[in-house]
Amino acid sequence: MRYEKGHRDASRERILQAASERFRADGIAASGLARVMKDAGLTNGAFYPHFESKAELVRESLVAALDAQAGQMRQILAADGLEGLIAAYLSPKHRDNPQDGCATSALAAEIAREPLETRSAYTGRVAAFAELVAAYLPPHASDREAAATALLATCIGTLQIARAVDSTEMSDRILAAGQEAALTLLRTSASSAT
Amino acid sequence: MRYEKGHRDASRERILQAASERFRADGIAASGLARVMKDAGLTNGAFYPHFESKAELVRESLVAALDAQAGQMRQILAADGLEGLIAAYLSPKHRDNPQDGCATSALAAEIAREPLETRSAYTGRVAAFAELVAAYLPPHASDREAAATALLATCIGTLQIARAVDSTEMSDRILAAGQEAALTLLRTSASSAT
DNA sequence: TGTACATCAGTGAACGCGCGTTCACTGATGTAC
DNA sequence: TGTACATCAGTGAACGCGCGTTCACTGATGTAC
Repeated sequence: MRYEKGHRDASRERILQAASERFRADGIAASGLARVMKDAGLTNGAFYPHFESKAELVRESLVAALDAQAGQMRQILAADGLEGLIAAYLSPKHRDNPQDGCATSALAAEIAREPLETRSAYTGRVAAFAELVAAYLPPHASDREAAATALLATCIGTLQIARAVDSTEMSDRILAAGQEAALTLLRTSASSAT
Repeated sequence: MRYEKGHRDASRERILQAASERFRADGIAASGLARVMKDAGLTNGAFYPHFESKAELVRESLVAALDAQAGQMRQILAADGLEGLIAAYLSPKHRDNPQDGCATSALAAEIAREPLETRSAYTGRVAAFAELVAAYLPPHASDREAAATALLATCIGTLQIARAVDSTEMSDRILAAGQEAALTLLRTSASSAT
């Protein structure tokens, strides 16, 4: 075909999207490249002209997922504020759809075992998330970035436990408890002036 | 040899211990049985007289890790209270030694993908953790179990992010922020009478 | 007391399979002359 | 205008390897007679 202009980039994007969903759904170690390529509508051999190794795919697809997530966070924050973000993050919909959700809650433990370059890319994005959230904390709060990080951590830990337990009823209660705690942290941060 | 009495049980215990450390260090999917058996001082073939499958090993070793953790939590709580537990959980030592640490922070996402029986065993243990913690929350607090769950979630999420980032300095700040938040949740729970 | 056999935890080689990775090749198009 | 060649995204088979799992066998001991 010689393919139309942009075809190659479109294929690369499809591979990244398929990989980032597959990794979030099944985990990095448990996901094979053949399946990712099939999801992207390509065959095995087309992988290496696009990426140097699985490790590079992991890094690139993680970055793509995190950057997309930052965009979504910005939108939700602008529309519904921090309360809206907390509600969306700790919703049954997010719990039940890890493949489209937060990369940290799906992959944090595996990211910790990735090569330095991947962890470094991750670190920058997490710091950016904290800044995004911090901007919505009251301006007089002390150490807004620390408060923002802890707020994110509460949401992440809550979502993971809610996903791991086998009872929907208990899972829903965990989500509610996490929301309560996140809102408490938000309010407390608001009242703790420097 | 015909081995002395209790030899078989001792081997099983060694396999469980090796597996639970290996899984927490490298993840379940990334850990092979051959390596676990070698760590236990045995060869490949000795695995199946002890366990039916890798899935059973995962479940049994997870249960063993969680039960051991409950014992440690009880000890720390009795000696130093909830503040002591929070400090120990969110310490650099715990962060840097996942193989001996909390199974949830090392494996939560993978547990969510395990068969029902494993998730069910996990669920019961998590509920027990929450009860343990709840008993140390002030008796007049409203919904102590929810508060306890959220407190645990905050610790778990914090530890995971602290492990994933590539900068020790930032990681230390994350741990500190998590401690601050956990203590805030503890204090707030204390002041919110029914 | 001596001997034949049962017991049993463990050995180590092998099975088929899917993994990440490599590579010779395809086939449609654009380019050179 | 016609033709030979370069380009390039992708195909699909194959590579060696480690995976989870199976199995024939070992060898020290206890038991039966």
